[in-house]
Amino acid sequence: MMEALMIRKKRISGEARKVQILRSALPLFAKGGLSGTTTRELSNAAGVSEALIYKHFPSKESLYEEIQVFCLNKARVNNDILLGLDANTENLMKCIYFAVYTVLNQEMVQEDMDDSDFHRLVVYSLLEDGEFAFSFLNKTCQIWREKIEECTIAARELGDITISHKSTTIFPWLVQHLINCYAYKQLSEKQLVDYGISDMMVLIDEFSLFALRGMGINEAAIDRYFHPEKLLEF
Amino acid sequence: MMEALMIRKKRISGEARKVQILRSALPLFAKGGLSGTTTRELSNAAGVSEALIYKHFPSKESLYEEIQVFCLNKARVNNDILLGLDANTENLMKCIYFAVYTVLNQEMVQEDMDDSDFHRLVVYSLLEDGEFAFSFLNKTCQIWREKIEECTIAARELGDITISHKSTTIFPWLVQHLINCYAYKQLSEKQLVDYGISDMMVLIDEFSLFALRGMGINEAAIDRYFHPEKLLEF
DNA sequence: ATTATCTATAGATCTATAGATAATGC
DNA sequence: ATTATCTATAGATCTATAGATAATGC
Repeated sequence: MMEALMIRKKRISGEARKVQILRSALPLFAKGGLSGTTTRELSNAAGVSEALIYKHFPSKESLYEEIQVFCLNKARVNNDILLGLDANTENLMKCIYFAVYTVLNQEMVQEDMDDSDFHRLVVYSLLEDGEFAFSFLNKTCQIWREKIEECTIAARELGDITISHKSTTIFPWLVQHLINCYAYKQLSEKQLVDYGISDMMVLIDEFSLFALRGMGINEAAIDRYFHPEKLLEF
Repeated sequence: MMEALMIRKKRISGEARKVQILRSALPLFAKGGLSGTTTRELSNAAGVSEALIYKHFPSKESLYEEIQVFCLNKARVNNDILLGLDANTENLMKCIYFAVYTVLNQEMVQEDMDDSDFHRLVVYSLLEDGEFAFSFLNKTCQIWREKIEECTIAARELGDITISHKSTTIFPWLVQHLINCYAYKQLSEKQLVDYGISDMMVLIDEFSLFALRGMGINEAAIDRYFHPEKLLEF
């Protein structure tokens, strides 16, 4: 009955507490943005006093900014896998299919962190100065984009793309637009889009095929290489 | 010298004042969202006291909501033009080219209103409950989407699309994703994307061609109908 | 002794309202 | 008389800090 009074504050090291505050603040800022999150909410979520937060961060805004840095460091990147891929048509399909699959399937990139929190922070950044969005998109996608461009050029040399292109740089961006916009439209509770396709694997295929055809890949090449079950093997 | 003291308050009718408050509040909410905009900022922008705002709106939030309704009513829709189009391949291209052109070219849809304010309010809505985003996207795009679907089916019957589709509903959404994501990435000052194409008309062509090819339009049909200078004639 | 943590609170700001005042229209 | 508008302010909340207290590690 008197237990509540007997609970003593749990002390952990400064560094551990700082990380814990960052972790618990992340979903709050992801939900409400900088102005939509109060220091009281932050302290409640962390289970500490508001004062303690200010021992670790000079201001609410600096905590917000440190969370962005934290996210940049946490964002898992599959650059190693990508860099090992030869430039050819099948690997172009792998790059695109994998990206579509990862985002549409809402695969938890981090054990402990909802992927949509990353997206929400990026979208808030788009409404602010865009610096975090820029860093995040480059960190997570630049190698991917370069590989797609490389593979696109290779695909043309292989005869799998016969149309002319004004620029190959544009394609990875267009594919990213497709995928990102899917993610952004999933951020609210409201179901905004009805694609008319209920099977997620079919939807992933359709996104991927749209992207590949958009880039000018021949139907012959699609028949030859577009085998979803193989495209996730790396 | 004493002029400031002699300035008397300008009275206008209640309804006119209400609309003026809505108009002046819109860019503020577009910039900062609900929580990032204060009643003081709203009253300063409108040139009235904070109290007057509360004569017209019971709360800051209700003003925010009325702005969303205001935007729904203001959003110009080209449904009349669209409804008059026959279902065929060339009109499919017109629908897509026009949508790409309008957004990428940042054409002022409203004389007095920056288009990006609409986009910002939609994006804020995506981070909230999505209700406004849903209403806005449906109001401005539903007829367009239906026409694209209609034209896609016609294009297949005309032999301009030969590949098989799991669903035609998905395509207008994918095209919209492309276009919207372009707009969203333009919201901040930061230049987030470099498409490698400096000429805006070329960029519009490339977006459109990507979309058309993604839908499975044959190269023959593209050669036949994709003439940008004609695609904007309605 | 040092470090982590809290309580208490200052000072600013924010939302909203009460009540006064002045312009308008009959 | 009615309507539009303002000034002044209440009351809540928010950010941030000062200073006290308790746990830890030497």
